[in-house]
Parts: sequence; C-alpha cells; structure tokens
Amino acid sequence: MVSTTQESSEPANLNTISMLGQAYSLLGFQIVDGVVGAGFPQKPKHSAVFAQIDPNGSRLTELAQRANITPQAMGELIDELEDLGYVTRQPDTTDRRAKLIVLTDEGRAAVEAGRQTIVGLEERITAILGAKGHKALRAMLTKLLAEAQPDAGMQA
Amino acid sequence: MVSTTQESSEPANLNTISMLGQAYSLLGFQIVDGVVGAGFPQKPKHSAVFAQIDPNGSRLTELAQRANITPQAMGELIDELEDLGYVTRQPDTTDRRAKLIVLTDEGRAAVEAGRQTIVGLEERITAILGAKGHKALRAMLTKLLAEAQPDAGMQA
DNA sequence: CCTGTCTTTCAAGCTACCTTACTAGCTAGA
DNA sequence: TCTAGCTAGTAAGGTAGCTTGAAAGACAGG
Repeated sequence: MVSTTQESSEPANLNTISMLGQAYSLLGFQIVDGVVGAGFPQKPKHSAVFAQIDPNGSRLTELAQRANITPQAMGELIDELEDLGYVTRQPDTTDRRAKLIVLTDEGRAAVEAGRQTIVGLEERITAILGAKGHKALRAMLTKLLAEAQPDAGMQA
Repeated sequence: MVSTTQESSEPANLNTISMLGQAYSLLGFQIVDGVVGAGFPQKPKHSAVFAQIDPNGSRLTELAQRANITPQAMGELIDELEDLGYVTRQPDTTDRRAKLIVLTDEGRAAVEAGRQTIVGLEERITAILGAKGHKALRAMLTKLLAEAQPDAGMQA
C-alpha cells in the first residue's frame, strides 16, 4: 500500500489516509503480539483463518474464498495450523471430496485469546478517546466504508 | 496483519481495528489507482520512495532507513523506478561511494499527481464526514497514534 | 598507510503467494 | 445408467518482495 511501517513513532502531520494506516498497523500488530504473548504462537496471516472459521468446521475452499486467497495458499496455512495443533482436517460426511477444517481445543483457546486481546485493545481505545469519542470514530469509519467506495463516483 | 482484503464491500459490524484497516485499504488503493489512472504506472510499494525522496536527491541507504527496509530491497525498488523513468542515479560529489537518487521531470510529475490524488481523496473524506467530522477524525487518530503505543503500559 | 567503517551491489535463500495440472468424487442430461 | 462436466483438495513449480551474507570501492582517523 502506501508504506505504513511499524516503527517510527513520530506521528508527523500526515494526511488522513496515512494516519489511518499507521493506526491500523499500530493496533493490528498488538493483536498478534497479545495472542502470541498469551502463549499461542502464530503468524499474522493465521488470524485470517481464525477470524473466518466456523465453530462447526469449514471447508478449505470456503475459507479461501472468505480470506480472498487461492485454495492452495489456504491449504498451506491450514498445514501450518495443523502442525501447531490448532486445527484438524476431518472428512465431511456429506461430501467425500471435502474435508472439514475444525478447531481443536487448543485452537478454540487461541481464538478466545484473540477475542480477549481485541476486547482489551478496544477498551484501551475507549480509555484514550472516551466512550463517546470511540463511538464517534466507529460511526465515521462505518460511514467512510459505506460511502468511499471507488465506484461511488469519484475521480482523481 | 489481520487480513483486511480489498474486496468484500460488506462493512459488517466488526471491531474498530478491522474497520481502521479496511478504511485504510479502501482509500490507500485509491491513491495508487489515482496516480496510475493519471498516466503514471507504478506499484504500491513505489510510493514509499516517492513519499520519502528529497527534492535535491537522497541516498539509497537514507531512503531504505526511512522506509524501514534493507538497502538491498530499496536498491531493487530504485532499479524499477529507474526503468520507469522516474528517478536517476547520480554520483554524489561529496562522497564517491554514494549515489544520489534524484527525481526526473517525469518523477516530479508523478509525485505531483500523487499529491493531487491525495488532496482529492481528503476532500472526498470531508464531503462524507463534513469538515468538522474530518477534523475530529484526524484529532482522534493523532491521539491514538500518540497514546496507543505498545510500550505505553498495556497488557492483554 | 593501514585499519575500520560506510555505500552500494551481487548472490543465495525464504515466505507467501500465484498458475497449471492432476485425482477423487459429485451431478445432471442423453 | 453412463458419461460429460463440474467441484474439493492436493501437488509441483514459478514469481515477487523481501531477507542475510559477502564483497568491492571509497572514506576517515590514528
């Protein structure tokens, strides 16, 4: 994208878009750090799986579609998560071609740790901006996401 | 990081951090699209150079440090930008080990196109959120960037 | 002038994707 | 019903974008 490296700590008076990127980068890394710090080693990209996986199990292609990557790439992610003991591949009884990717107990614990970390960070945002400020931020972001789509009539 | 793919358009009621990421992704791609659309082909990562380069020329190592990548990686970026005609390598008269990376006229035009695109997007944000809203958003992001650093006393 | 440090480049390797190609299993139409 | 075509997953190989390691040329201090 447009840089947004992790370090550098000087907020500098940048444009709004850079600031959004820096804020995301700053907080996003803290999610992974939090989960890893809680004793669940993983790579940042693994969160794409954890965020999408259904409690009852999901198919690989389904996860790939939701994460917007190819089934092959998702297959490798799943291989890694299987090695880490977070998921298993089980036969899908309704379709013998397919396998269900299901969370192990350890996997569920990792997801829960992620959820807790995010909750903690959200509370931190509230502490910094105030409850009203945080709510206003979310409202503005929602509005931006809805109305700043490239096809919604903008030209450079 | 934590996913944030470009497509998917459904805002869904996500956590604030995901929303920040999606907003950044949404707008960040529009910067590159705008510049490319203005007739200046480039890749997203090239903006890291354009954003950092000094009008009087910068050294490769200097650019690498600012972009937080290795000099080798920056060297490849510069190779590409040189092929595209946006920069040239000139000998640094004050240190014969070094070379100055300087913008060509085309490079300066590309930087200007980038600046214009960003200005346009900022205006669009203002149109969506209102001048007061946009200002409030920037203030909140500034506050977050200053106070949400990982070392500033937070634990998951 | 010799040693150590800097600037840049070459080489090799890694990661996270991709495309292409395949097998096994499902499904629908003649 | 059987066969043509689609889908789920896997395998092999390629590419982009970085990394570390090592080297050559250039500077600076003792």
